[in-house]
Amino acid sequence: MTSRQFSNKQDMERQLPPTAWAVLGLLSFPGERTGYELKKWADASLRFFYWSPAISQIYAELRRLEALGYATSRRSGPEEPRTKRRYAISEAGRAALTAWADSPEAAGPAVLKHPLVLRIWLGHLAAPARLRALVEEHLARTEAELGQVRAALARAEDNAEWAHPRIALRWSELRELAELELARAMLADLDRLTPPQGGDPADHDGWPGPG
Amino acid sequence: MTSRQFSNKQDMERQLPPTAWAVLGLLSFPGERTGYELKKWADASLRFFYWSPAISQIYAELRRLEALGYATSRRSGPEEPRTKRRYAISEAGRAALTAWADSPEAAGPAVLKHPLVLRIWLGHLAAPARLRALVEEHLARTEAELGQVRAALARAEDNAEWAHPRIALRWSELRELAELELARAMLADLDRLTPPQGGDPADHDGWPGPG
DNA sequence: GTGTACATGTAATCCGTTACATGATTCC
DNA sequence: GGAATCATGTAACGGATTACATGTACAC
Repeated sequence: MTSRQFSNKQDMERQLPPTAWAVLGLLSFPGERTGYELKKWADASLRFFYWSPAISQIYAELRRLEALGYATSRRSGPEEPRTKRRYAISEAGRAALTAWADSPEAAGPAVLKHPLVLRIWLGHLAAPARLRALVEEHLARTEAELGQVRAALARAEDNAEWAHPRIALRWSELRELAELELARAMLADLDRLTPPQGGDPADHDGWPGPG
Repeated sequence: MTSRQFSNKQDMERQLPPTAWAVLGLLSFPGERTGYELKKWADASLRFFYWSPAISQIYAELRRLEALGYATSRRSGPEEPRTKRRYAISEAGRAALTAWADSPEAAGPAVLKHPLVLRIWLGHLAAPARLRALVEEHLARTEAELGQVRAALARAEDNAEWAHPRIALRWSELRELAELELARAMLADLDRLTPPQGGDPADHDGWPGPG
């Protein structure tokens, strides 16, 4: 059982990856949850400021957390394989999570991997119209994400228990807004470099060529 | 040689990870470079909008690129182990990179992992003064990064060859500025939640307690 | 002659994903 | 009874890091 990837308890305790704390954090809010529910919640909210692990990893983290005594699980009904398993944080888990959350160590630097900007950075190899189209797609996606953040914010109940998650979501909302601004400014920079030919900016590839 | 992690050429060509394109992209600008130089360059500029791979990974990517025929290398002087090796992009490499950069596929969604916001999200477990201190540290780090972006921008020569990297850096500059705004807004949200006690906001931990 | 930056590389290990397998529950 | 969604899990693999090993060049 417990898959051989975690050799022993001492090794695990040394320092858990942020993902483990994030999953334990999900569990720290009231209620018992299944891995599946945790994944949906991460998709709907955690991912806007941190990241949403693959479902298989959530299950792996839950097993690790349980092996460490930081979480407990129980099956609803018969103890059979592949039946629903609900997890809850344990006292030890809450203590460990609190120690982590309240530790004086600075939060690490944010990691940003922005494939769009990577493509723009190599823009000398692409057609200007292509670059503009990529930015437009990014604008559309960002607007959709903004809608999702606002939906999450609307769902977050207005009581003290959820005050901090609301601040994180509010930060995410402002971030999506800033992302839109950034993309628009980049579009303007691109236009300044190679002014778009007359006509609908999306319906042609006309362009002098790279050589 | 070429370490067993890359089994054969077909496997590799299927689709290179973005990191490989980023390294090849570094090579696409004029000049021959060593892995070490690439790492410094990535630290000084790529990392602000994408990410800076570990030096050992840069060497691994360079070996893969060479195995694919996308890059060539030569040793300056004697062909001995651990002497300087300079890489250059090949014609095939430039063609492959161009095909990637100019492809109609949308750039993937940006990945953001923001440990600070993760800690704030779990703020119900920490002392308010702790959270404020975390945000202050983030502000200081962000200001330092802004300076580094501006330094990179100042170094980027003002000629057509570097126009797109300049746009990427300009985007990064605006992003750092937005990051400062976001952090300040979060600080205001935190203050609204638990108004800071009188006195210098940095010199006490006084706080009613979690229970 | 010592420390620092330059420079390359290997080994071990972990993080995380995709693909796959399996089965329960719900709704039409 | 069939489809969609809920739900859990394994296997294989690749991406990426850290720690370590090794050596050169140069400034003080």
